Amino acid sequence: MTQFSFTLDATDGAARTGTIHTPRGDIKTPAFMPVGTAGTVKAMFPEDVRATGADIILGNTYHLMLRPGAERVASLGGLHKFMNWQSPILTDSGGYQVMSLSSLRKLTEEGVSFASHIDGSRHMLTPERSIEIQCLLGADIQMQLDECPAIPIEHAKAAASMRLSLRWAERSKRAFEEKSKPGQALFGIVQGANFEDLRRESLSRLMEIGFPGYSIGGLAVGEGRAEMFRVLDFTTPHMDRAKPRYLMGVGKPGDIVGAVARGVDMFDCVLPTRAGRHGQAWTPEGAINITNARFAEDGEPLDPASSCPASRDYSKAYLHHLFKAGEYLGAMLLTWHNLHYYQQLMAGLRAAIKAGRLAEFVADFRAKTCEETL
RNA sequence: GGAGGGGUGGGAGAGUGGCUAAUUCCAGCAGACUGUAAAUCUGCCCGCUUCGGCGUACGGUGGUUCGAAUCCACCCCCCUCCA
Repeated sequence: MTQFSFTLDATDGAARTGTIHTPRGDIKTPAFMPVGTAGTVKAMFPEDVRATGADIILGNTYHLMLRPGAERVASLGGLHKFMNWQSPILTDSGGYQVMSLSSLRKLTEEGVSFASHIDGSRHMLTPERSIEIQCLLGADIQMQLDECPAIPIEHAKAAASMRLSLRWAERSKRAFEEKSKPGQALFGIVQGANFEDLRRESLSRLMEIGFPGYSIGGLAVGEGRAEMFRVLDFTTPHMDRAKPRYLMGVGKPGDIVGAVARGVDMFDCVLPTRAGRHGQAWTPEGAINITNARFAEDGEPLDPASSCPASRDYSKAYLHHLFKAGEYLGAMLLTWHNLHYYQQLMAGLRAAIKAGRLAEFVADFRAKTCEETL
C-alpha cells in the first residue's frame, strides 16, 4: 500500500511544486482543495469537481459529526463511498468552528463543547474525539483539533491559545497513532496570530512532536493581506522543506498567488463555491458580480477559451438572468466556473514554478487582475 | 340611476391630527463573503445636496386647525351589488 509521502519536484525562489502521494491518489502541489463541509461541494456533482482539476477536497468533522453522524458514515462504508468521491479527502478538525461558532461553544483544557447550530444539543469535541471521527470518516489527511482565534488578539491571549493548541497537537497525535490506518496522515497546525515569536515557538514545538505535514492556521481572520503575507514571511522559511505546508482557509486568488510565492503548498477556501452561489465570478481579468446590470445584455461567455463548459457555453446575460430569477442553475454554473478558474490558476502556478518563471507569472497575474500579491 | 367599498412613493400594502419623506415585502441599484450556522448578509432606493440639510409629496381643488396622508365640502377615477 502506498504510504503518505511528499516529493518536491522543483522550486523557484521560495515557491515549490511537488506531489503528495496517498493511497487514494496523488495531489499535485501547489494544490487548491474545494471545500465540501457537509459531505458535498455545494451545488456540484463530485465528478464535475474532479474534472475541474481538483485532486482532493475537504470535509468537516463538526458538521458531519452532527449530521449524519460519524458512526453512521462509517457503517455506510466511509465518507468517500458515502459521497461518491474516491480521491483523497482532508478533514478539518472542528477547530475553525471554535471561532466561527464562538457564541455556541465553551472552551476548556479538555476540549470544546458545542451547542449544535442545528438543534441546540450539546456535543463534546476533544482532540481524541476529533481524531476518532476523522478516522471513522476515513479522511486521508486529518487535522489536529486547534483553537483558531481571530486577529487582532493580545499577545498573552494568543500565546495561551497557541500553547493550548500545542497540547492538543500532542494529544491528537497519540490518538491518531492509535486509531488511524496506514497511509493516512495527521497535520499539526501552527498558531500564534501575527506574533513572530509565537509562530516560531509553535512551529518548533510541532516539529519536535513530528508530523507528515504542517498547516498554518489562524490567518485570513481579519488581519488583511499584507499582514498575512508578513506572517508567512517569518513562518514558511523555518518550516520543514520536506513536508507539505498547508495554509488553511486561504483564499482569494491574489492571496494564493502571494502565498505560493512564499512557499505554501496547499490551500482551501469556501470562496469559489460560496461566492459562486452569491453571484461572484473570477475571471482572468479579476472578479465580477454577474448580477450587475451591465451584464444583462452581454452575450459573451465568462471565458470563451476555457475547457470548462460553465465558463465557455453560457453567456453572461444568461447567467445574469439565472441569478436575477433565483434559479439554482446559476449557482451551479458559477460554482463550477470558479472552481475551474481556481484549478487553472494552480496549474499555471505549478507550471511556472517548474519552468522557473514564477516571477513573470505573478507579474502577469497582477497586471491582469490589478491584485496586490506582494 | 341607486347602495356600498376604495384611490398612499416602480408594484403590493401599512398608517386615521403632530413621534411621517411616510412600517413592511417585492422589484430595482451596488457592495461584502477567506480551515461554510451563508442559494447569505449589508447599504441605497422622490428631486437637489457642501450629506448638515433644502424642496416637493399620500387622486384633484378648496376648507377646518398652531399643525392634515389622516377631519370637512365638492369634483374626478376604480371595484362590488341592485336596477
